[in-house]
Amino acid sequence: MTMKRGVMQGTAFQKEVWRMIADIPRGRITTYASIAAAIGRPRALRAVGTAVGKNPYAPRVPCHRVVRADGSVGSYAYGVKRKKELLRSEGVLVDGDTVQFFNLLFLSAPRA
DNA sequence: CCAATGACTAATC
DNA sequence: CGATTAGCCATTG
Repeated sequence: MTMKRGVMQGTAFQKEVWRMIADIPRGRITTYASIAAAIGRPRALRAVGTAVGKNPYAPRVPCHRVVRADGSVGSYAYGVKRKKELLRSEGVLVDGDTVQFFNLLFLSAPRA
């Protein structure tokens, strides 16, 4: 997790979200709702989405591995096309706008 | 402070 | 399957 001018950017909430994303292994995925639950704010799933969209460290902090709960790819700051390319390059099967969940879903572990 | 705004979700039609 | 709707919440102007 890099910094800018020696200071970690973002609000406390955003940093928590980005920190969770940083732990998603290559080739695996999670959902906005899972992240929300993992940080103890299960109903803030929408706010999580907006926070993910402001991730300033993409793609190093792999926010492209965060997809919708229904399996659709979702959006991406640099274009959905790019998001799919990145996922496929990591071995994630993407059929149209939908990812193949089986054996791929990475559920963020709740923090202590 | 308040209203608007999203990389969302589940339900419903 | 797609479209619509209501609910949700941190952030922004």
